Amino acid sequence: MAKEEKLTHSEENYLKVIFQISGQSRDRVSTNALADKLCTKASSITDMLKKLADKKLIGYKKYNGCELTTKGESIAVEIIRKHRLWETFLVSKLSFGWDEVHDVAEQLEHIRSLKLIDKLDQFLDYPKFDPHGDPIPDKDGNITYRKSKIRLAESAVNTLVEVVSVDEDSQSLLKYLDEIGLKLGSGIKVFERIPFDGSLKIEIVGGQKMYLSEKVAENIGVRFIEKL
Amino acid sequence: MAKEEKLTHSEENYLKVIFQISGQSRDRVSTNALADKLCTKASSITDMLKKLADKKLIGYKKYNGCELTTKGESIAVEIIRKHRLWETFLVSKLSFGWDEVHDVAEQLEHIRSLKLIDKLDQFLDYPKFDPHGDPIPDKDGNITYRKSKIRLAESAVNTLVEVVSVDEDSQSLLKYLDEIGLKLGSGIKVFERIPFDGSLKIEIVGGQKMYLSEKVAENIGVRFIEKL
DNA sequence: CTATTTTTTTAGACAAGACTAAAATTTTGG
DNA sequence: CCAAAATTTTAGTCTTGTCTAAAAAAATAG
Ligand SMILES: [Mn+2]
Ligand SMILES: [Mn+2]
Ligand SMILES: [Mn+2]
Ligand SMILES: [Mn+2]
Repeated sequence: MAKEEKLTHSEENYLKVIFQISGQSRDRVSTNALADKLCTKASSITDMLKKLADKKLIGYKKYNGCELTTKGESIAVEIIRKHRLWETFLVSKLSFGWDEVHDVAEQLEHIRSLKLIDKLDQFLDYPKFDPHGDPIPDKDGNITYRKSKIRLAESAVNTLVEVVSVDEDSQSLLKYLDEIGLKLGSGIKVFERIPFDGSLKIEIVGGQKMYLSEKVAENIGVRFIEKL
Repeated sequence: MAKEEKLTHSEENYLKVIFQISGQSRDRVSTNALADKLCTKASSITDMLKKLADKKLIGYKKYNGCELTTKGESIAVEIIRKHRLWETFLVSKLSFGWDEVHDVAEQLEHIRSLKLIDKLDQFLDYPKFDPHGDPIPDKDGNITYRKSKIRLAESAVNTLVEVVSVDEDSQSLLKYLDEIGLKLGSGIKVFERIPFDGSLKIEIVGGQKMYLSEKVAENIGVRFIEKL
């Protein structure tokens, strides 16, 4: 085995964010994109990219962004696994709301222990998805993405869809969804798309009929169930 | 309310260790004692003591050690509460051994969340002692010390005592105690103290008769039950 | 009570991770 | 294609927490 890499919290965060920005297509990630997401200045990003490149965790070419190496990616996935398992723990064992867990998980994801995460996984009975519907990587780093997920904002009118994920970045969105009774697993009937602002006339199955702004609809992942 | 103090992990560790070294009698703590326990150089300690004194978390006088202020003490106790609750979680929910939890708890004790620790406390059903028999401070920072605890090394011969705590600092001690079947709550019959090396001839009630070195006996806390 | 030893502090340095300002490179629009 | 704009990098600074070496103060021993 190679020597034990001990990364700082900061380095771990960079790897995680590079992974997230590069998406499933594994695109190269630009300096500015990282600066935005990490709330730091571009110059700080450049410094860190050099450091990560020295450690062979990313590929980096001046003025051309970066991409994770195999090693960097496996560390990123490990952090994401920890983050999502902790979120699941907080919601299902400590009864946190889904809007309250992300910030705490940002801290917990950096706890280093050979044993802890696998025990936690077992304790939670090997959950496949976190409280926001995002897939939890398994012990070997495999991520099972939902095949047919689309944004609610893009679903056709006169269809029934099921909510499979919500973007976790905004606490106020999550609170709003709580208020209107929209959860993972909710059925949503999409009746009409208002041309003026792209908002949707919908019915939450078993709940209310209402309008959802396009912005909200862009932050909800759904899968098609049937035509109405 | 005063402004939210955000301390670094390092600052929190210093406060915790000052609290631990100063003991129940709240003695002043010397620079070298801190350096030993924190595995840093005395010069680093001096630097940090100045910083903590500036923040009114300790009283510090040159060449005369330090002591916690009320504010510093309440932060120290909070860290210790978190540490011991996490250790309890690891043992009672994730089935860690008592020798495996301290290092992980050293990390977990720094997780900042208004809600997390109280939820965890509730989830664990408000435990009074951690896996090593140390008292867990309550939400308000009150610590209920066991009144009549003594070191096994100091107990009289021909007595029956009960194990109420073990020093957690050495993982190898804890493993050894596992091996010989000595747990919290075990009864111990103390038969004889060997003058040559201070070792004790004992019987673990329900277990084996054996000799314990003085060093081991110094690391076990017991309470007197009865004369034999 | 003074000389030696021990403890503690000061001074100066360094690495990590951030920032600002300025320079270099790439991209874009006419 | 070229000038202006946007992006990225470099250079230099700062803070935190650590270190070593040297100086200062306190404790100890004869
Ligand atoms: Mn999250
Ligand atoms: Mn999540
Ligand atoms: Mn511990
Ligand atoms: Mn303990």
